[in-house]
Amino acid sequence: MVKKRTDTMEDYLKTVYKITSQKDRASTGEIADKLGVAPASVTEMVQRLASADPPLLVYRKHQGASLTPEGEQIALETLRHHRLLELFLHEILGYSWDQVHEEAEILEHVISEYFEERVAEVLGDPGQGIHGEPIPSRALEMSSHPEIYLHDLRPTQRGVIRSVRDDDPGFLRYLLKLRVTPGTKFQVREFSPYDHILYLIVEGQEEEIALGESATAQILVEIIEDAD
Amino acid sequence: MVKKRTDTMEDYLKTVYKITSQKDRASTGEIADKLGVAPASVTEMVQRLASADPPLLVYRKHQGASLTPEGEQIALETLRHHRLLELFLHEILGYSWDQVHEEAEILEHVISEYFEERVAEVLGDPGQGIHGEPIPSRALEMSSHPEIYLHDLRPTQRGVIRSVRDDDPGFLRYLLKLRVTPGTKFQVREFSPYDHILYLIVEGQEEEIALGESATAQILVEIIEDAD
DNA sequence: ACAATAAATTAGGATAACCTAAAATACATA
DNA sequence: TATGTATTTTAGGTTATCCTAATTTATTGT
Repeated sequence: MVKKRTDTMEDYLKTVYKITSQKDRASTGEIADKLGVAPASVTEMVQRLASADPPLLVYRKHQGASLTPEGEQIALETLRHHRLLELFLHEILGYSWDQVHEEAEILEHVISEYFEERVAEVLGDPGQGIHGEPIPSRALEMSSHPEIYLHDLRPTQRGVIRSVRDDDPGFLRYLLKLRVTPGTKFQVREFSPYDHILYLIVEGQEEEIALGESATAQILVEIIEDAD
Repeated sequence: MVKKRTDTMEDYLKTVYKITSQKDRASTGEIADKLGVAPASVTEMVQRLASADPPLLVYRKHQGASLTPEGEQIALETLRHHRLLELFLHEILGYSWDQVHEEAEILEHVISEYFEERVAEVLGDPGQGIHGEPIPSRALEMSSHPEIYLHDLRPTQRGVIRSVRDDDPGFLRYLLKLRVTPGTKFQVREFSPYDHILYLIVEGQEEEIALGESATAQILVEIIEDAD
């Protein structure tokens, strides 16, 4: 009944949250991969979280894990911290786009409720993070977000970049150089089926942009339906 | 040779630093008191720190501990983080005087060098903390600070408040209400030897102030020599 | 359907930090 | 100086998190 929450537990819950926003359950191996620990460590932790009081996730052997409402609350709180912190590090302390993730990853577990509140206020209660992802509200409600990857668009489709993966500084620097950032509008000009490269015409840019599969699979977009 | 530094180690080093700025060595019991752990835990940790490579402190059984230059570096770095963070929480996030300590106590261990650098710049490289203590420079040099307690002054002596103890919110709120903050000039009007109360005339204030021993023993002052 | 492979779990250990209780040492004073 | 008290250390245990190696379970291709 002593609700002790460790940083590590929060990381596991956040990871399960992210995985299960794509599929039904998070497998041991997948969690282990994302967290960079051995599968055996995941089994152990997942069992602990499942038999916590209240249980933070549901787990059956060899079937993977998914969050309980209580586990989800914690995941969302951590995510809110993370995204507020990223924005804060950029806006107030002058961190660059690609630098914020690493620091936020640590701070998210240690800031107080009050810190969260102050930061949110200073930033004007933002609804989206620096990489375009929605920030859970104070009440931990998550606004909807497109689930379409740029990867899946085909020629003549138009769209807006909504968010990009935040944890790879090199990738982020690359996107910044190409000026492919949240809010950017584009049209797909060509798709090369052999190497899965997409050629984009970007609003406001002269030069066409080519993006490979490993990039387009990390970018979420919203499709703009043709009006004509 | 793997220089792994834990938060706990930093706390022990900081504590030894503070104790040895007053006396020669820090005893097991004193460290245990300040950190709120059992003496046995201190013995263990102190032994570990003394046999680290390089040793972070010097320790002989039953004799207490004192820092090596390497240990002092770490203590000063932590102290710099702490004091920069306190100021930052106040100036940028709007924390009050008495709220900053607790949050800084945790954050001091987890912020990066870069965070430290950014905060220092945003604050304009301050030399003193919010409670008046000197902030170690980037090169970890500590500027001198008076070591005279208000406690030791006697009638007609004049002085300036230099710094006050930072870790007791109630005490800090009390001082703020009395407007006894760093920089405040005063003269001792009377001393009551039975209860050790000091009566102060404070510059710019109508009402005289009475301070008991447990307060005056937590306030560092600089004496202003009489010019006449 | 069943063997080969892949994934997950159990078993057994390690480390950091803490604790309590018992033993050893230091100190203070009659 | 001798002894009682206070302090410190040692011994032995606990918890959280991680690991590797061995074992078990699941999946998949023929």
